[in-house]
Amino acid sequence: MSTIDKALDALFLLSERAQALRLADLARELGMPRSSAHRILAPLVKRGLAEQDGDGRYRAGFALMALGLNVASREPLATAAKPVLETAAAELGETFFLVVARAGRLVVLEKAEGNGFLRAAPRLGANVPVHATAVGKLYLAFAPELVTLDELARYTPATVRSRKALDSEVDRVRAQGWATNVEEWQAGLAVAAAPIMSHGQLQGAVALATVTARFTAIGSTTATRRVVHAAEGIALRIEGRRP
Amino acid sequence: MSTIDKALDALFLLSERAQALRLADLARELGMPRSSAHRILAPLVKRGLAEQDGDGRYRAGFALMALGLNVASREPLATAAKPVLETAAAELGETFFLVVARAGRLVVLEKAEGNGFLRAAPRLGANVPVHATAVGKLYLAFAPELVTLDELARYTPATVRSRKALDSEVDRVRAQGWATNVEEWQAGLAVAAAPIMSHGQLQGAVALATVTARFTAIGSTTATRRVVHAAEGIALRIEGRRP
DNA sequence: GCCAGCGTTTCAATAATTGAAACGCTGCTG
DNA sequence: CAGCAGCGTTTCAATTATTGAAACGCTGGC
Repeated sequence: MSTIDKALDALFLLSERAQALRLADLARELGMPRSSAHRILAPLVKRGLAEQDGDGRYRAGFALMALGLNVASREPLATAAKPVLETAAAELGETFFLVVARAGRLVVLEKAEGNGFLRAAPRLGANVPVHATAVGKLYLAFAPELVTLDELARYTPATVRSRKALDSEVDRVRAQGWATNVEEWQAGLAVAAAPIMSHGQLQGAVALATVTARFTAIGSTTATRRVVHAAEGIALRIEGRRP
Repeated sequence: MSTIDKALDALFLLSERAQALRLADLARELGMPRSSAHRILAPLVKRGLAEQDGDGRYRAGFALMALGLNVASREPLATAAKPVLETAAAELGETFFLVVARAGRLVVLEKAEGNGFLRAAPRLGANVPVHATAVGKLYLAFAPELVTLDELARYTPATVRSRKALDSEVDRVRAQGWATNVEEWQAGLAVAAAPIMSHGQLQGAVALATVTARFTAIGSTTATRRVVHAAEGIALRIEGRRP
């Protein structure tokens, strides 16, 4: 295990914890002496990735925010999608979000939340599973080489169980041009998703996520039509065919 | 120089560059052999802080976005300020932003941009100098122990030149309860800022930034009144005295 | 078909990491 | 108020990971 790994362990630990961590606790959690933890933190503090409060406790630093925003800002797909997602979210009052594959994994790149008291609120940058989500099925259908499909973890009773069942579902998705996911990943959560196709390639997917009860009320037809429309709108924008 | 420093050099370099970097170029810029760069990047890639595209080129990874958002989300001041800044920005059509001191430096924590074709667009997480900004003067006036004042870099002809001149300016700021900065940092940029005071402590500052010409048109009185009002509104919110 | 350049791997020489111990300090306690 | 426990920090010989030239397999251009 390299020194860098240890430093990143510390960085992620600090980022996960809401409140500041004492050096001794941090060292204990990382399984290293305080002196090592201290030396590892020094370069992180120097660059603002970690900070010390008045009592000497450590927390994640602001430079992380700047780094993260750099990543976000250079994603043309996210900037193209944002207004489209916001329009759709305002129209239906439900959460719309953009997911893309990066390094074989699906990550949430942009979102526009709905206005319900109970609503889907994905975290930007978070990963979602492949085999148990509408977006995952779209990737399996249109660009399987961009995602890695690991073992089929069972999240809910509705989660697809066998490779065979998944394959036939993916075939259906490919044929119809959109995908849904009703409580296959999380109980109570229903999602409809549509592919963003451009230059003959799958660039990402737009998803509408809501409570199953409201999803039923909206109707599968309306929901899928809305995500397909949004996905096509984004595809037009990234091709520059809309100002 | 520690290994961690080198890894962070690589990370910041990747974050700064818009497009993907080749390993050889990255190694050249960091002044190390390709093999070292490669080994340093491995743990970064493993955790998603860096990514490789299909051609093997490296770029900043999505995990950075997640880390950065963690930092942002645990800042109660930013969430409290956001709606206030947005209201103010919508009212005047100018950019309002929130700045706080962290580890002796001033960082932009939240913002709401105006709608002008030419408008201030600070980057979240970016640093601003102490001696040449309205916010810096507020900190020098109300909480000098929270900022480190290094040598007085000369940014424009209007930048304050001597410690003595700065001191008297700071005295005036302390007496009037707000600060301005007309082209002392950047040519064409004028700012008015007000302190967010809570629990007898300076928690941060609200700033209105615009082009000098429009700042003059708005009028110093209107501008300062608006930032003072916004700052007081935020102070009320963080004290829970407004729902 | 060749060459140049890429990302990656290897391995002995080297330089940084390690962690127990000690330091100065703070806050609690008998 | 003295004693103590725990904190963040610093130190330094023993250890271990880092280093970088060289070579590998590969791709794309000439």
